[in-house]
This record gives sequence, structure tokens and C-alpha cells, in this order.
Amino acid sequence: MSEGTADARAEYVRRVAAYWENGGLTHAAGLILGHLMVCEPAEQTQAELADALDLSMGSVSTQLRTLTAAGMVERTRQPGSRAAVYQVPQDMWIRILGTETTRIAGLRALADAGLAVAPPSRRDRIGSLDQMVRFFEHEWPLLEQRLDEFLRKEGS
Amino acid sequence: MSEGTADARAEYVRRVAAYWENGGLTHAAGLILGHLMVCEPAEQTQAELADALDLSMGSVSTQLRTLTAAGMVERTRQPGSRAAVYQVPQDMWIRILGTETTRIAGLRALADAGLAVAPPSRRDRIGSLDQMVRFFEHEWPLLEQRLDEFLRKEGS
DNA sequence: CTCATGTTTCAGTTGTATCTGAACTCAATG
DNA sequence: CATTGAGTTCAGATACAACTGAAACATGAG
Repeated sequence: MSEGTADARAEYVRRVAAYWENGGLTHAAGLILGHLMVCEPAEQTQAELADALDLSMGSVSTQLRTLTAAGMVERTRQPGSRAAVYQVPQDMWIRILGTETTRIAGLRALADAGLAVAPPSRRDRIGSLDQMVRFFEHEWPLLEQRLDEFLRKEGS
Repeated sequence: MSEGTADARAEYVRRVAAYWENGGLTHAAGLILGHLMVCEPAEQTQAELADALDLSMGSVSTQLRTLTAAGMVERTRQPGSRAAVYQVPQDMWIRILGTETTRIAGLRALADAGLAVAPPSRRDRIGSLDQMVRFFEHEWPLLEQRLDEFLRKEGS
């Protein structure tokens, strides 16, 4: 039965990896993320990850740096232990949603630059982009606010 | 001056392509999308796109199919003309936002599957994913509703 | 029905991202 | 201050996605 569970976990890890590959991560990064979602204990060393996922230390090192930079993994050093441990931060999703602001800003830049080069008589296309960006510039902060409230009410 | 404008447009097209490449599209698809944002007329044939962007007909054909499937480009056939023309639909952004629902559903599946394989004592990680998904399952439809209102008020 | 134009498909090429393994750096411990 | 284990870096191998060009296929016009 414990083997069955191990298989199920491995299968789950692959599913998570597949999901995130569509989201721009590499396969290895997805595997790490999936493993960190269900492993026991929650904190894992690079060696443990490499071993469990059958990846080289090099890959794990590189991907962990990417994931750490993206705020999807947290590195902590337990005092008195040489090895650093990695885990998914509790607020991973809040961090990810925070990056949406950057994407909206990118669209804002595209909309502004577009106005400058669009044929003067036919600005409807850029105009509709501008409209959409304005909507999100207004709504996204409100949504983040509601998320905060939601999480506070759930008491986590 | 008209050359300056042409250059500025080409530059803009590359910027749009760069933006969408981060969003998962290929370079060629991004170029097409960028061109269709500022070209005159707004409707373009495959041959015009291939010529303006220096792409092969094969690439254009393939990418247009992808973009059409994603709802980011619209194909129309003008009667009496053999060539089909392509353009960005006015409601492109609404269509794109509609696909978010699918992504949320994907996360829901991951959360549910995760509960089944997580170590019973340590469900906090999956729990926090589940929480986030619940939030968006509730909020996303409301956001789409507000978008509808917003667009109606702007009278487009 | 045949021709000409427009479009799709696909085998092959090219370019690039990813992974590995080995050499290297760093830091803690005896 | 030498040793050992952890982690990083990078050159080379591999795999894969994207693009091209040519050939097959469609469709409207004459």
C-alpha cells in the first residue's frame, strides 16, 4: 500500500509538471514544484530532490535558482546543518499574482506605443487594447485586496 | 517621414512579438499579431502577411491556424474574392479572458488530486492551493461581469 | 473541364533550450 | 588548515520546437 501511495505521488508530480510546462516553466522545474507540494517532510535538500526526481544536481541547482527568483520556492538554512532546504512558501500564490501587475504594465506600454504608430484613421484596434488595460489597472488592485480579506477570513 | 513611420511600425511589431513570446506564442505568431494591430487595412491576406513580415507561406498558414483556434485572429472570406483575409477580432481580449476559466479548472483538478496523495498530516500546502482556487472560482465570473458592464458604459 | 490562384501539409533543416557530468568554489568541522 | 560535503558553473550532448520550401490540395473563374 505504501508503494501504491508512492506511485500515486509520482504520478501527481508528473501532472503538476505538465500543468506548469504550459505556464512557461521547464519540465525539471515543474517536477520540483510538484514534489515540493506533496513530499514529506515539506523541506527538501537539493540532493533529496535530485534523487527523488532522478535529475542531476546541476539541473536541480539551476532550476531552484529560477524558482527561487520567481518566488515559487523558498530557500532556508537550518543552523547547524550544512545543507540548505527548499520548500514552497505559504504565500506562493500571492507572490505569483503580484507579478500580474508587471504584465499589465507591459500591456500598458504596448497600448501607448501602439497609439503612436497606428494609422490615425484606424485606431479602434489599439483603442480596444487601451480599454482593456484601463479596466485591469483599475480592477486588479481591488482583486488583490479582496484576496487579502478572503485569506484573513479563512484564518490562514 | 512615411519611411520613419514604417520603421516605427516594424519596431512596434517586434515589441508586440516579444511580449507574446513570453506569453507562450511563437515569434512568428507574435509578429502576425503585432502587424494585425497596426496594419492598414486591418484585414490582411496570408500573402500580404508573409510579405510584410518576411515569413514563409507555410509559417503564416500554420500560425494563423493556431491564432484562429485561440480566438486571437478572425478569418473572413469576402465574397467574390478568392483570398481569405485575417484580422484581430474586436472581442479578442474577452475571448482570451474566457480561457482563464479553463486554467482555473486545471488548478482545481490539481488541488483535488493533490489532496488524495498528500501526506495526511501535512495538508497545508495543498490546502493553500485549494483556497486560492476557491477564491478565483468565485471571483473570476464576477470580474468578467464587471468587464461587460465596463465595456457597455464605454459604449464600444 | 481546365487553368490559375490561394492554402495546407509535411519532410527536412536550423536554431535554441535543457540536461548532464565534471571541474570548481565555498564553508563548516575536526 | 586540511578535509569533506554542499552547491554552482559551464562546456558539450541531446532533444525538440520552429521555420522553410516544395509538393499536394482546394476553389473560384473562364
